[in-house]
Amino acid sequence: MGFSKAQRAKTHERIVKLAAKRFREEGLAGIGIAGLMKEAGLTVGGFYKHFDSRNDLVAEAVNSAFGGWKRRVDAAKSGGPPVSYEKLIDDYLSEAHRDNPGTGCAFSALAPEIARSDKRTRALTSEQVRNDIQLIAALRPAKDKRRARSRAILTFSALVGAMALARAVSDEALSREILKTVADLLKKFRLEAP
Amino acid sequence: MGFSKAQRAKTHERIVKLAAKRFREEGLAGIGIAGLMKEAGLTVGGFYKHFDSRNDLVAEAVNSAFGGWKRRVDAAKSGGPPVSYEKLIDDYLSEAHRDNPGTGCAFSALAPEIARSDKRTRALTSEQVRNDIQLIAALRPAKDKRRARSRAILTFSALVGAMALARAVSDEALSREILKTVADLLKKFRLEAP
DNA sequence: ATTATCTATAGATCTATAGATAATGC
DNA sequence: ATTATCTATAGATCTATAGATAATGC
Repeated sequence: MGFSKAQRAKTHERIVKLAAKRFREEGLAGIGIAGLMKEAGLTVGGFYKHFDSRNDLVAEAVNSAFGGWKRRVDAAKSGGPPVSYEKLIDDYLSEAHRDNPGTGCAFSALAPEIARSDKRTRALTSEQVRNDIQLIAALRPAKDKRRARSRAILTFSALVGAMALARAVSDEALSREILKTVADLLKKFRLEAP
Repeated sequence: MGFSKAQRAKTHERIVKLAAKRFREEGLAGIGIAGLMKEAGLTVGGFYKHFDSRNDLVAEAVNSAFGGWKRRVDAAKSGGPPVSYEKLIDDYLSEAHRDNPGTGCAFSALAPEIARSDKRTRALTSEQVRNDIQLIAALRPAKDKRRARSRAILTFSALVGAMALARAVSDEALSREILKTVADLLKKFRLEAP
């Protein structure tokens, strides 16, 4: 068995990270506590020493699932591979992202389910939406800050919507068309005027 | 009790219409067969005379939930109130739409859950996405057909993403900012060049 | 004769809790 | 002494089916 304080924290993190992945893959109701604990190499009984309720895990997992971009931007600042607006668009609207929701953006995978979740989950989501808008705005300079922000909101909405639609259709050609069209236009509008 | 062929069809329609509303409100897993049948004034046992499985109902209900716009465009053609691109944008991104998912767009309410649904549901969804792209393209003429189509895909993506985000955040000011910003920019870009 | 509906229920979930066990940390 | 984990289970779902009932439609 074995558990120190450090061990406990690691186990907690392991459950949250796994849930963040499985929820994005199967939806917030797509996997139960017993299933998650089993995949984490644990049993159902220990769950409630880590979380007060299932909703508590949902809040932590959804929050953990955000911020993939933030990590990359931070990495770029400290010497990692640089991040450009164009690269962000291409990565987000890639077929690899479409086909791997478990490691992708939590908004395109879960937004409507988050909308039906409890207050805490939605409050954490608000914070993450604010962060991501600022992050895109910073990557996409415009005449002034207000303009940069409004363009970032449109870009973010188009990214999330395009990915959600590309995943929902079964027609592979249509799915690809959506991804490519939105990526091309977003990059074009960035280079031209608006 | 009482049932004629017409009665049977009406009952079937009633279950589908109700499911289309409740699924958009609570998610595809948010309400069970017993609950739906009870709300429809029926009991659980009769369900399988109308549908082979729950997934069958999901497919029919999701399909029924699409095409609110199509009905309005068709109505406009036969003398109803006219539909413009600007009006479509404002109606879609209204707070009324945000607060009433049960009667609104099925994509912004269900896209990620549809992505996890069976082939039939996703095939019907592909068809509806194609329809809605053409519908927007027709409302938003451009230099040529190709251009109109690509702009329509971007517009559609932005609409769906903005609504999904506006519903997911708990911060009312942020939610309104998303709706208003995307509506303003989409209308602006329609009047200007791109 | 057929079938849409009803009541009842089987069997499989799922969340949450109870109580035992084994390790940490004072 | 405390607590993270385990096994076991209560109680509440949920999908699907069985069999009875009552109406349609030949």
